[in-house]
Amino acid sequence: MPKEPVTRNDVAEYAGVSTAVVSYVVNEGPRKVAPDTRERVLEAIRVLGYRPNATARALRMGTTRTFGVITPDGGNPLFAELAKAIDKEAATRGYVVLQTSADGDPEIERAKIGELLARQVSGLVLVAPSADPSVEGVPVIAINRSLEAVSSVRPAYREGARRGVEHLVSHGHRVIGLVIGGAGHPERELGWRDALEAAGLPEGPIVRTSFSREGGYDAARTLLAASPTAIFASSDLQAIGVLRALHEAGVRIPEDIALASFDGTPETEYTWPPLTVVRQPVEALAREAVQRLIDGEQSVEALTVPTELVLRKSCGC
Amino acid sequence: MPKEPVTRNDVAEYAGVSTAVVSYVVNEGPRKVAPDTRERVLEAIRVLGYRPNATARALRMGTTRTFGVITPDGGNPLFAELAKAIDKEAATRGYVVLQTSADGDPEIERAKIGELLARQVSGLVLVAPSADPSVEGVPVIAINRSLEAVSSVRPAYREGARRGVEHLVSHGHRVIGLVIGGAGHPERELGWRDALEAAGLPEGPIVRTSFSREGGYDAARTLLAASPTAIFASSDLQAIGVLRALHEAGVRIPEDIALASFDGTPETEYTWPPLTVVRQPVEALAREAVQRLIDGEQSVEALTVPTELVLRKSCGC
DNA sequence: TTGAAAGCGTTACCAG
DNA sequence: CTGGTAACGCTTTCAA
Repeated sequence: MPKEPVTRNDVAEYAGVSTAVVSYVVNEGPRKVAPDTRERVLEAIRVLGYRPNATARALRMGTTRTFGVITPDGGNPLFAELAKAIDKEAATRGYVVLQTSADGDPEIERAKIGELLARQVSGLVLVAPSADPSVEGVPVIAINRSLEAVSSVRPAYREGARRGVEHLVSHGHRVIGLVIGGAGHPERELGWRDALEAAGLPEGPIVRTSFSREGGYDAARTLLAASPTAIFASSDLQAIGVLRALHEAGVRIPEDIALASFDGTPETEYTWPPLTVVRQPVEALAREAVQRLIDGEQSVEALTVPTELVLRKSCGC
Repeated sequence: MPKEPVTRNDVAEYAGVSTAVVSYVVNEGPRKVAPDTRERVLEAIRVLGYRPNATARALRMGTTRTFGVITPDGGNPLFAELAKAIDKEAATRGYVVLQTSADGDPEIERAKIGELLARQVSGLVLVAPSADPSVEGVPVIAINRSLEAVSSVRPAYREGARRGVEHLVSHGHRVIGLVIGGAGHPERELGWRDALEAAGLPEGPIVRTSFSREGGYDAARTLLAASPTAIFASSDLQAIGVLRALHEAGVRIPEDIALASFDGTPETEYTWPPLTVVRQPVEALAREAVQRLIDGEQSVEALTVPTELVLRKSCGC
């Protein structure tokens, strides 16, 4: 049976004090309360099972100590990891995170932003947003995508990719293919070019596809025609697709073709062979994002966080 | 520059009407508004960039058309998939989902439940909760875990596991090991026993471990000593750990040891070899859960949804 | 068809 | 140290 909600009035009445005093006790301020009065109030709260109504509080205060997080796809392990890290980071600073996913649809993304704003969130984290949001009055930060109008935090895509490819080069590879997402993500591609150029190698074969396992799978089958001896994938998901395509083709990894990818989500440690990856600094990204939100730091300059090269079997190490 | 929030009053003033009329326009009810007045109001809303304040609305209405979803771990692909499905299902019915993760900690779980309740959610979905929650006045439903006090929806664990193991038996396996989570999840184990008994086989080796890749990895190394010819894992994560351990040991799959697992998350299609799985009916679970929440269906009886056997390479098919 | 006003649960100011 | 009370933005009844 749905119990009637217990309000502050009930508590005040039960404890024989005014609602103001209850408020002081609940919030431990802004006025001091006599110890015994305080005890009576706490007792009343316990007995009645009182829970403060956060919406009323939000209405009164105009703020909620809540952040909204929107990812393009909750099923993507990288985004899931990011969301989790943001949640944890925010929690340590007394904020609650409301997470939702836009399913890769800009329209849904806009709608969800609206929902979150209507709920008076104190800040918004957009993970790899598809477009510049129009938001006023609330701090916003983008992760993994630089935008025109909002502050952003991102991994060192270009340099990270370069280091990954350089490592492949150091294993003696001379034909290094690239599997990369569609338009709008030039950095990892540039890093790949940087490494090849620096080594005096000709440009390798390149396939543009979606950031998905299927995309990687299809891309690898195309790439095989160009007989690369190594492949760099711009995301883990794609690398996992590549892995399957290579296995199916009877290609040995890393003996026949070496493989490395960008992201470094946990599952790459358990593929066969385990993947050498350029690890996204998930925790640091989350920390910086939350930090900026709380500080109201709204410089539009993008903050770049360094990546980490994790060597495992797939590169030949 | 944080713009001052635009309120209903501003809109009313700008349009030269009362706040009531603005309300009628925004909510398309409960009173009709003359077409031209309506136009003026809409115009004002556009010009001023007015956004209704959902917290005020919630305070007034006592409801939010919002569901809270708590998973034990957003990084677990199964839970991520479930959360996504719930989000989608709720969206089609005009609800918004606020998702958060408890990190496997009962304490955090309780706290998050409190946060969500304080925000006046209209319902709560607990994915694989660790304990019976104490919630009054708001409908709650558990997914994938039956509890004492709340309604729940779950896959046909026992029957699904039985069918998975039966399939392994049909490939001629006679020593079928089981990798399963710790205490409190007896069903899949029972299904495994059912299948072995029905086939007149002796009990196979069993290892209890955590529901994680690491757990599966360790378990497989233990299991190897018992020389099974097939292994059934109670979750995908564990199966993926098993896969790695077997590969490292130079065991061929499925020739030397066949493998199947429970869950059927998307990544199992891209492991090597692709995993034969008992697929959890994620969409159906989500649909039923949301359905029950909306209907206020609070029968404590657990609803069981059938699973689907998906045959891929790892079993020998 | 529209306006005025009460009240949702909370906070914090002003008196006492 | 505590009580009374106005106000937050919204919905909806009652009157006009």
